Amino acid sequence: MSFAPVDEQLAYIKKGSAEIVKESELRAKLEKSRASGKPLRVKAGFDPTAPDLHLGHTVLMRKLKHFQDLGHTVIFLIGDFTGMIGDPTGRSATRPPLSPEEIKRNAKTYLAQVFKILSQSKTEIRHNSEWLGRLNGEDWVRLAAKFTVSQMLEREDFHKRFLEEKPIALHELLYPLAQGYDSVALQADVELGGTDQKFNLLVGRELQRAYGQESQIVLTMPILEGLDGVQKMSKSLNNAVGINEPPLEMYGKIMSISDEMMWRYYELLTDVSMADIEKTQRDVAGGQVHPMSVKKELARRIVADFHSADAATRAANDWAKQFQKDEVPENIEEATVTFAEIANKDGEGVRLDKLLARVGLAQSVSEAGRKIKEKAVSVDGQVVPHPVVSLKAGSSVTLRIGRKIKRVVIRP
RNA sequence: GCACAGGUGGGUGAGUGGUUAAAGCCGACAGACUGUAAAUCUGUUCCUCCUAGCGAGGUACGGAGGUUCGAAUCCUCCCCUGUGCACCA
Repeated sequence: MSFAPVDEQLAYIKKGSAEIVKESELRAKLEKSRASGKPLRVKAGFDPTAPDLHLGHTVLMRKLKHFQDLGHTVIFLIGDFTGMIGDPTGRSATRPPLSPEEIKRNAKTYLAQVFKILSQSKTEIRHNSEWLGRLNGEDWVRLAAKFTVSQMLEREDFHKRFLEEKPIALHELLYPLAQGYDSVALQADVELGGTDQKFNLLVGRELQRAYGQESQIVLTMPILEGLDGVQKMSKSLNNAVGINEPPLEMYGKIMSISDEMMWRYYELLTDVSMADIEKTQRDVAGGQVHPMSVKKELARRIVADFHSADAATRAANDWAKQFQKDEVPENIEEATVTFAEIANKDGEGVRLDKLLARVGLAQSVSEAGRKIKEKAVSVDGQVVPHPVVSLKAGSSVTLRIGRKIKRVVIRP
């Protein structure tokens, strides 16, 4: 295996990264690897705590891909053991541990999604239950002995909770240790993670040293903000774009980000060079280019990455139809209900509020009723301000409530 | 184990016997304006039923009982969290 010159590699690796601890050590490792022809072992762990990956995760995976491109060994670590602990990072509350079944299921769906970015043949997939699950009580005690309480409390969220007299479960302290031990077990040269992972990644360095290994390089990537542009992208914050989402949805969500945010998305989610991004930025500022067209290009690129160029084009057309021209797109979701379940009491017509709740356009009948009163609901393009509406069995209508739209067939 | 402080709706946080389905803020959703942007303004924000109304009913303030015409508010027991005490008699 021959490697590119170290300076070239370094530049590629550094692009988009938030921090490297320490760069000088990374350079040394790269030089050694190039001289010996031995690829670096680059590790990144993912906790299968949610079934779906979103764009935020892909920031990290793209960086992993870069290492692959450079010829290094990428270890995709599934934290099936640590997932049971639940990383407290970024939360000021204890998270309930996941069951092994949930973890297994999530891990499976993860892998199905990962290779939309990473090259499967070049990726080593490992589970940390392989080694963590085998540690016995004594091993854990020895591991725990290598770290002190005050070291632990340096971590910001622990520190904060401690000061606020909020609960910190003991097993949460085990999380950084366990993750650090992963690096020992894998003899990692480099570990990648979000900036929110910095503490955990540094624990890896400490532990490797404690176990007589060379410390890994820690490379952090910025945390991608979610659609709100403020908080980190996270499914539970409801501001995420899942990489398995249908093209139109994905496209639409990306179009809804603020102009300011789109540059960040360009930077972290596309391969467009910084120079090009900056040039476009200038063009928009100067008024030569409309920001919307830049955003459309961003949305198109991202959809194309996870679906296909064709799908991206279709999504773009549908999106323009639905939202710009206020028409009904071609491919919209369909749902079926039976007349009986939504019929009005007197048998004349149907209850629109029940219908909306039934097809999932509203969370509950009550909510649907409120939305109707707010004049937010339209049937076949007509705003309907009253819950009783004359629809016949066998008909089909297009229901819309805000950005949600669905075609519904009413079966007899 | 003992003492003290806490546990309120998606979050935060008011509320100490009665128009309190529970203030305010945040978030979320919808409407206006737009480029489905952002910002701003407005409305909504437990569930169910209907005759759709400032309608009716049901749930709700850690849990279970109790006092009361009436309890998130008072009492009892329990659960949970945090803090302090613990040895030096």
